[in-house]
Amino acid sequence: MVNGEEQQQSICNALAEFKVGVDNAIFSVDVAENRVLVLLLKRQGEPDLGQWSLPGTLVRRGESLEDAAYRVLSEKISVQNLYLEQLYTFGGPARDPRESPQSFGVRYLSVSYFALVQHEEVQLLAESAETMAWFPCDRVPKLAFDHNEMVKYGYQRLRNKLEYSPVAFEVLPETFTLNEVYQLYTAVLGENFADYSNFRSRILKLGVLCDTGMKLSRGAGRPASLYRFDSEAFAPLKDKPMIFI
Amino acid sequence: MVNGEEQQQSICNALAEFKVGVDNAIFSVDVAENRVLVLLLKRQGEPDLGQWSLPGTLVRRGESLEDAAYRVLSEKISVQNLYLEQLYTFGGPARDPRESPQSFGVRYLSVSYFALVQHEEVQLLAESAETMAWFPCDRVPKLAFDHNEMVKYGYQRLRNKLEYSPVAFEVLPETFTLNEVYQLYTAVLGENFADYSNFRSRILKLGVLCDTGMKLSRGAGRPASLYRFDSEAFAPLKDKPMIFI
DNA sequence: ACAAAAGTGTTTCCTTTACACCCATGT
DNA sequence: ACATGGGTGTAAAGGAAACACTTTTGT
Repeated sequence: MVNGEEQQQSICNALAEFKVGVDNAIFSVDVAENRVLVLLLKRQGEPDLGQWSLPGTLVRRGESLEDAAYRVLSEKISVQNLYLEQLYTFGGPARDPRESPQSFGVRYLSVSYFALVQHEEVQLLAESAETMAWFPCDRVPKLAFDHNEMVKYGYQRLRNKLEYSPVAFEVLPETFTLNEVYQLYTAVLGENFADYSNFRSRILKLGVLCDTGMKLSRGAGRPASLYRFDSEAFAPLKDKPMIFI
Repeated sequence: MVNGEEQQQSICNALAEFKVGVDNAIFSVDVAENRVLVLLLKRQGEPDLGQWSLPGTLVRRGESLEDAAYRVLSEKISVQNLYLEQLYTFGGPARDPRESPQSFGVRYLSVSYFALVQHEEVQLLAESAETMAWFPCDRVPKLAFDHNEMVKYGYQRLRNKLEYSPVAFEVLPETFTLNEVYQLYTAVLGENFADYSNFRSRILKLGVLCDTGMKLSRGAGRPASLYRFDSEAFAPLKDKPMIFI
């Protein structure tokens, strides 16, 4: 096997050597402020020292890409519920300044991951607000490497996911009110996709939410029914085309 | 910079070294036979010699991932119009048998690409039917590595793309009849998504097709109008949510 | 004249949209 | 009692599904 590789090397010695990293575009929705946030980190080392960037790491031996993504995540934040999926892979030459011509063709490839967490639940670990902070998606500064592209890509994915998948419920608490769901949707998709009344009927008609019977009172006003996502009811609908709102 | 790297290595010597490959899931639609095909290649070397697989290659120095994808494509087939986009990245440890424990942790990561070509137009280059062939998507044999997963993923992408993007027109000739479009859609999505009459009205109402005024006669029957995809009319609709059928 | 392929129209049904209204609770 | 947030209902508009029908060609 090692022989086979040496042979291949000699036939075609132009193969690139890669270091592989993962970068996480971690989003959360601040329903109170009605905005979508992305977690940024100030770079502590070269290259691009001092610039804001996505939390990332290089992949270790024996570690899968997803494992690496989870590792960075757990190093930076503490959170109960989260949704994670692969986003896009950036691997062009010269995307990382470390790829100098002198470095014998070592390339830096990055597999970006999309993550969604519940804003209220997240705890930022260790670092100060100076070095790690939530930025509104429409006010993201110039980032290191090609991370701006990753954020843009991820934000788009978030909007799509919300429309045709039940991601929202991955990041909502076990039980929630329909208003909480509605606020999450409006924060992400804007206020012009449906009014509350119609949102209600549509999402209930899907048949994937069930009323727990419990009520939640918030000061004045009628108490809201608490619902639960019924993953059993959703299972047969998985893989089928369906629209959440 | 070389110093920086050595330093990093010593601090964390568990980083994985990667070879990066691209694998292409190349699809075409045989409208005559009403089926979707994927291009497979019999492996000529170890590992998995003799097994069917997707056409792929390792990425060379100075070559972008997309460049590599185009290179494999042009090595295997000759085609005028094609659509290509990144699909998914597979990078788990032990996904390639070459990743033996003795190989000092060298990992094989693969970025898969999705391609769509016009079946009638494609010319298979060089190799015989024994070593390269179109397989119906529902009759794909056991493939090398994790290529079955790639095909599955790509086939799903094809169906989604057809529904909410104008990919179809990337792979149709400059001018085409509405029936040709319809047949492409039915072959991919099945016959139960709309009848021809309704398909017609819907796709014309989008306003992205324009009648060239030319007619195409095919033996008996009324000649069909030849249409052209109007990319200018589509431009403002890009990025907006829209449904092609 | 008739078959074959292309294109048009119509009727029915269902979903979406906009909006008005009723219900339960705290102060 | 009334303000506040939660929940229900309905009428009008729009779009999808099914299917009948007309038009234009070749033989």
